[in-house]
Amino acid sequence: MGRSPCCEKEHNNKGAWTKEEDERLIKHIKQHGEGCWRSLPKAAGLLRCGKSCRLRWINYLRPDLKRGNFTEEEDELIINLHSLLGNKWSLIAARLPGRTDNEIKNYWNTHVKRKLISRGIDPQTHRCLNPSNKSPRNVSMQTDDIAMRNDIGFKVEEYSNCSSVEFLHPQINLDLSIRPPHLY
DNA sequence: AAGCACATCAACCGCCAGGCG
DNA sequence: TCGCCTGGCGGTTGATGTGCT
Repeated sequence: MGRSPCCEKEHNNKGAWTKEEDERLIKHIKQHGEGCWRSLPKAAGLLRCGKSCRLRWINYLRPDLKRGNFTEEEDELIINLHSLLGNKWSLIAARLPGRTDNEIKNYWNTHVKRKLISRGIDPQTHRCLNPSNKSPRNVSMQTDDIAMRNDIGFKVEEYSNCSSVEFLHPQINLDLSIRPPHLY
């Protein structure tokens, strides 16, 4: 016997959410709060599985979401965080209030990857794509980091020996404890 | 205007970890 | 301690939009 399905698939809607479904979900969560996603669809009168409701709420309906284009600052922050955390989209999203992991993941795959490749940087390793450049260190933030190091009077030799991400990215708060986005 | 290719992003799928009985 | 259930995560898909020929 395999796992039991997360929901009764045969009675569930799939695909894009309708305005009415959105309204039902919002209304229910406003009244009862988040949680118990499995029983939520039935309680809210939705023919969706709990997972789908959760995803819709988190990625689209939450009132604290910041819709619209990513700023240049967010862009660079995502690149820096990705160089430190890899594809840990939820952790990256936790550092970007109003942004969701799904949104960041999509943005990474459609915009940032291409941007890094055009800069000659491997988006996965954050190292130079050109093998003739044998610099072993993380290079996604080379230009910014050099400027940053100049600002703080840091010697290149010291930098190349440094393995502390906190030192490499002092602007990034690496406290990964969980708290609501508005508290960051 | 039509057809095609490419880009975007919402939503789904499957796996995993943690809580709980 | 074990097994089930649920929530959460990352990868992937597919529908839709947009630009180009």
